[in-house]
Amino acid sequence: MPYIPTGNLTPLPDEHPCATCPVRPITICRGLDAPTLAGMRSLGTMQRLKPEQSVFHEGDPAKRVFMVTNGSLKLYTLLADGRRQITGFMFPGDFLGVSIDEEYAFTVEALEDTELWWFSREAFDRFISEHPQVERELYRLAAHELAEAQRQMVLLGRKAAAERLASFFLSLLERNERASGVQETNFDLPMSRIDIADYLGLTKETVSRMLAHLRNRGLIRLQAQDRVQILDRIGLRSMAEGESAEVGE
Amino acid sequence: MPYIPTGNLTPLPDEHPCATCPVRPITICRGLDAPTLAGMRSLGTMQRLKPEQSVFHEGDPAKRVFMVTNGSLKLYTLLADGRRQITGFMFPGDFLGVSIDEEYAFTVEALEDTELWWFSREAFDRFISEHPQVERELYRLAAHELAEAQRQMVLLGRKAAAERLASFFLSLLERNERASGVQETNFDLPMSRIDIADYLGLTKETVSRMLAHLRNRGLIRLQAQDRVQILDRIGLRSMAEGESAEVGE
DNA sequence: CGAAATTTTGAGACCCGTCAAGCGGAGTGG
DNA sequence: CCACTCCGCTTGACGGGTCTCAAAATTTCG
Repeated sequence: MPYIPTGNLTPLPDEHPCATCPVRPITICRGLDAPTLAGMRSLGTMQRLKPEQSVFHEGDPAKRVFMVTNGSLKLYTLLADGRRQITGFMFPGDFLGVSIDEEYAFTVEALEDTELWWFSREAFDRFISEHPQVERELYRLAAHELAEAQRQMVLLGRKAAAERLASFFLSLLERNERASGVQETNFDLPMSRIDIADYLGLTKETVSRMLAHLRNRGLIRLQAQDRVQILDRIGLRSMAEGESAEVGE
Repeated sequence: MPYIPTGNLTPLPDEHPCATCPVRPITICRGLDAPTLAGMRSLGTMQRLKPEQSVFHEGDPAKRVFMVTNGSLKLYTLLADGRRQITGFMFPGDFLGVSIDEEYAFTVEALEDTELWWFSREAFDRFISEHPQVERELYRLAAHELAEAQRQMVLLGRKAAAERLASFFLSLLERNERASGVQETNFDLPMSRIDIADYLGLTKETVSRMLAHLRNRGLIRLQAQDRVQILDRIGLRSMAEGESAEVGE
């Protein structure tokens, strides 16, 4: 059997209806304003998740809309042979909607103890029609999501392994800073090495090696297995953008 | 200088303002209904482009909204050293908007003789407020774009070279079929091999080799340098999804 | 028809995937 | 408190798919 460049295969569920379903789900992150959030919450239902518990699976009918209030989740798609691509992570404040009734195109699964609110498509539509400005906000958020997706395409298509990990760390750091509003030097890694690998299009072994590489260059430090400290933000940035290729090994 | 896994470097423009601009542009494709299109067109200005002529560059202020009526274009982002990732192609009927005044996060360039309509952000906003249903349509279209971006992430992160090319061909074929409304077996390739490579995260040489591979397997035929005929759609599909790994060499 | 550009083909190198073993922290039981 | 197990992470050796470099073949276009 020929080489398939994508280790760490995920065990497939007994049956999963992937293939050519016309997909419409959309992830929307970071940005609904406080009154909007409060209004939505009053219509919703709170749900707590344990690690590895899933919110829905690829192929499920897309009937609900979600908002994360605590914890974190991963979104992923599986290929027929178990190869997995994580297309995004969700954190508190992130929003996951769908535009029309279709099927979810990915699975969403909690990384840790997580709290989210869901509401039905109908309740959501009703809310929208009572809050017309929300439609525009949704569009704005979707645009932001799309810009992020484009950055990820650049990462997956054109960056070397070390550059991918550096980019990933910077985006986690900056996300934390946007959330807290202050400069940070540390952040948590709620996801496993395999999750990081499946997000960056690598294997867990390569992630581990690149972690060592960044550490040896003095760019980062691991305060714990799942907590990163940035030692040289400038250096990490130039590695992320591929500019440190010149610097002597 | 160490290995950078991404050949065919693009000559960089003398200066280009990339880096950490907060981006918001959004591509929206395939779907505004006829009256909407007509209404938009009445407010817009037609523009003709020659091959390689660009509509705007990464970093330009995002003041306009575009709609393609003829021809095709590519959207791409450059890294500092000239590595390029094409994040999408645009065809007639496709729409390129931005949600708020920011900078474009990518460059858009014509592949062939192309005709498009543009209008100012203000005119677009005015149009939106006169056609409230458009906002929802935009959101729906954005969701569709995002789903496509997620599929591309799976392709870039987890598919082998032959699978990428097979997936690409199928998506071009299906796009043609959606546009024409009938089953097709042929389609044009308005983009160069380098463009295909930069879209699929490969090099032009690998694209060429995989082309030969698909041809040798009897899956496709090249009617011309830039026109593909599908000989075995089922086989191409299973190659795209990575299922033909089992089949004998 | 000839020059330039693009595409294809070939040979060799390399990053990263694969496979396997070793390490270390967390939880459990004695 | 320590031995033991489990499981995720790290490290090492090796091979392979794809990149790089180069040249031939083909197409484009004046």
